[in-house]
Amino acid sequence: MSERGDVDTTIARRRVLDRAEIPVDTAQLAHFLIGKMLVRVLAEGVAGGRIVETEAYGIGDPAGHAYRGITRRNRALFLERGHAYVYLAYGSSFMLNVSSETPGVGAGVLIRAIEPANGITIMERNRGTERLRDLARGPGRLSAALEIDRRLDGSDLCRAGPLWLGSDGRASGEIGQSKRIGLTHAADRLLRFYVRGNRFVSGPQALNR
DNA sequence: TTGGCGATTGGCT
DNA sequence: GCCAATCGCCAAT
Repeated sequence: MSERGDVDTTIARRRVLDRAEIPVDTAQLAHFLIGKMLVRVLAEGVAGGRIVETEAYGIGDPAGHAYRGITRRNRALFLERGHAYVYLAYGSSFMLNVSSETPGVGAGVLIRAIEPANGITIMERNRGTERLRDLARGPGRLSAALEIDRRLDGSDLCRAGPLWLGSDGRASGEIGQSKRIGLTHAADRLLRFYVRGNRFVSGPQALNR
């Protein structure tokens, strides 16, 4: 789809999401974010793409990082909806979440994959591969491709800054729902959302039907 | 102060 | 498909 020449046009049609339009409820936000754009502004250019996979970690969820209350690490989950919570998993992979619910309530949505649209060469360099499908399929890969790390923890994604959420007004395609990936607790709940048939979605085939 | 444990990934069988 | 790498977090010592 997106060739390197049409990048500027795509960006021009894009607008930053207004906090007022994004759902307060965590699962609703996870569904809402499918099809929206994730935009990373870097010194070397703009990189990003369409969100194709998310997971909700709502109020009282034993699998969520906010489950045991606020700590230094997870405090961004307690910010007003639309802020970034970034943490390091398994010592090597950064995870990007969007805070949800009301201020003081800890919950968020994990962004698991994007369909690359802009700054392909930047992402290829950051990932060390030219395989388009592998650039941002999976939360750790997505963060590596977009140079997302703890410096972005707590930043406002509803504002034109280094990292923001946008909309180009286009529909996402059919949205599927499944169990979340890689969990041991509360693994049965259907809180993962993805674009059906999209090859940039991560996880096993059985969960992507 | 310490030890067990991940919301993962990539390499190897 | 299996599994080790890797390190910050946090509950328990």
